[in-house]
Amino acid sequence: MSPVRTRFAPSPTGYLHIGGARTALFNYLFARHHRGQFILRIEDTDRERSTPEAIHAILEAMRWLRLDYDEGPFFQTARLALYRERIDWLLRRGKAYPCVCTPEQLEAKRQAALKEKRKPIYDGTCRPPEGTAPALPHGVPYSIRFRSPREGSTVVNDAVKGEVVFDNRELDDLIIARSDGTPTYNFCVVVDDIDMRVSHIIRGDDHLANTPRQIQLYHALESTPPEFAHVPLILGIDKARLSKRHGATSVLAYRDMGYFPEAVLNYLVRLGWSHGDQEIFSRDELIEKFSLESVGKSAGVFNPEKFLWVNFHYLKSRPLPQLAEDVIPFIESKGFPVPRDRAWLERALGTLQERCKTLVELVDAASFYLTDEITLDSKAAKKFLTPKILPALHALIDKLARLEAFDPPAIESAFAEVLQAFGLPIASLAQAARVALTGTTVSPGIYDVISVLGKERTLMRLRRAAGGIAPAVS
RNA sequence: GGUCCCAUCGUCUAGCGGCUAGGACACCGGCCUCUCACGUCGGUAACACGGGUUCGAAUCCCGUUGGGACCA
Repeated sequence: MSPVRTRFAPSPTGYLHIGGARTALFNYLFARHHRGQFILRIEDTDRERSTPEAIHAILEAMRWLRLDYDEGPFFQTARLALYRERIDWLLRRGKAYPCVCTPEQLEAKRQAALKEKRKPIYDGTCRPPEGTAPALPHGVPYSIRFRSPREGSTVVNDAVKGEVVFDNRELDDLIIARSDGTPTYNFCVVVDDIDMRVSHIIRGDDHLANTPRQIQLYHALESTPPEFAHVPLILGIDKARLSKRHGATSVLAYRDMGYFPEAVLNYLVRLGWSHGDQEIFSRDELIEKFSLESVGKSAGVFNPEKFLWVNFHYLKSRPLPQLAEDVIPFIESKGFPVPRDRAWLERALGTLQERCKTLVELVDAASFYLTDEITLDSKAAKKFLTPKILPALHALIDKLARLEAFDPPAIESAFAEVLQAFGLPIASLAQAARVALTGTTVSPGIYDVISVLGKERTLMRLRRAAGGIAPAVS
């Protein structure tokens, strides 16, 4: 059996989006599962729309997702000589021919055909008789067309969609080189896939309609077509193809929003593929379990909530040392000083780990640990930092100041003693302390907060808050 | 418009002739609780429609409808 070789072949006309990433992932997983090779090829023949920035963004996204390729990146613009050579080869054998029809003429014919309710396909004006190879025209612009079969049908045997039959009469003679000599998309793809010995083409099903033509080109180039697998597209919430107006679609945007690459892969793989009831897969599990048979046929809607949940799963199960490492760039980008004490940072993150779904959320939630410049939420302060609680707050400050061990159990007993002395419910004092220490009414457990903050910072904040309360007038 | 693809809870999906149609996200309740979460227990919710085939169809076939892709 020939080795499995897959490829991901994006056009560098924009960033790597969610849909492209999933296609890349499927190709990657399939190759790894079969211990084959995964190739990256940049399809940059559209020079108008291709940009170096896009190339860079795609490579960076691939690296971030750790979709490592064994060969490439190859660039089609560096391979133009090969396409030219293959075109000449077809020309010499009468399998392709020059066409001098002008765009205006073709457009007029198409309009006429439409008017008469005929199919607007190329009428074969320049198509030479079978087996003849006409000389190239001089002095007039011409494109090159592929001489496609006029009868019979072309069957795509698709690993996902099954057997799809196309009537050859529906397929007109494809232009393989424009009048300026540049080869066209469908042609370059076939030449490259032959040259790179790609065994399995896994791509979006928007390419399914191109496939019969590509198969005909394989035959014309005396090559055996590879296996095809057309995976369904990813849709937005309105069932339209996923695009910018559905929110972020760039893979790197999710990185910047504090998502984990593992979460991106895990979410995307489940959009169109499944393995029983399992939701969470490690990379190794995916490689082991991935198969084209389990890829679904129908398009799937991108669901940001579930994606967030998957990310949360990875965040909460991340070992603390790694989580600290992950979060540091986000601390920096928010302008907070990076704590020198790594163990302390890990403790702080540990109190927040199950309360945040992204690294960005995590930094936001950790801000009261990272800086002493906290501002008290005025509504919260008004509600909980009341004259009524002031005596208990002072008592708490005294108790905490005298504490030897500043661990949660010790702090809890300090609270208990104060509460008992004043006959107060725990909620009142806990909330008062929470607002004083964090600025808000929402935070990790108050004993943990105090313990992590440490005696000095705790007392400072409590005293500052207590000082801001007007004593009750009696 | 033509060609092609698709169709199970709101969403992702399991199901591959016999299931009280399962799981996950989201949503709604209970428990836990110093707040918010986590966790946990429970709940609402689907086989698009119509014909066949079959003892029996979510499952096979054909239509209809609805979505999508491609070609322009």
